[in-house]
Amino acid sequence: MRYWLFKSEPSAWSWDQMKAAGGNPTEWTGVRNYLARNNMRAMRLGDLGFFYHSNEGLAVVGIVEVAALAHADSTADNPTWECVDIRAVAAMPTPVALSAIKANPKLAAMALVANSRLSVQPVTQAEWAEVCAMGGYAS
DNA sequence: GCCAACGTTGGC
DNA sequence: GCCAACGTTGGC
Repeated sequence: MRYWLFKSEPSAWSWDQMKAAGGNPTEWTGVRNYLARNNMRAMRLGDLGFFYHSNEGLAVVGIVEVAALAHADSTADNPTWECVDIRAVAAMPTPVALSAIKANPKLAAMALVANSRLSVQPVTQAEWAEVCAMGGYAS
C-alpha cells in the first residue's frame, strides 16, 4: 500500500464535486507533467491519497482511493498522457491547512512543502499517519 | 495581482 | 546537448 497526494484547484475540480460522485470513480484528467504521470503509473488499486485544494483553501480536505490503474487520458490529444480513476473515501474531519503542514517539523520533507508545483505527489507512510492525526482521521 | 520556482521549448 | 526565453503553477 502506497500513499499519494492529489492537488486540484477548487475552481477546476473541488472536493465537493468529488464527494458528489458518491464514491463512484472519476478520472483524474489533465495532468501534463511527466513526474506526475509517472507517479500515477506507479499507483496500485486500493492505494490511498490525500485530496488537496490549491490556490483557494490550501488544505488537505479529503481521502481518496485509487479505483483504476493508469490509462489513456481521454482529454489529451497525445497518448503520452495518462490518468488514474479515484473515488472519494472520506472527508478529513478537520481540514489540514498548508500552514499547519509547514509548521510541523515532521513534515518538512513532504513534497507539498519541498516541491510545491508537483500536482501528483508521493506521500510516505509516516507523513500519511502524521497528517491523518492532525486532521482527526483514523487511518 | 505579483512573483519565485520550475518545466518545456526551440535555436544554435 | 546546452541554455535562454517563455509559459504555468501556486503561495502570498
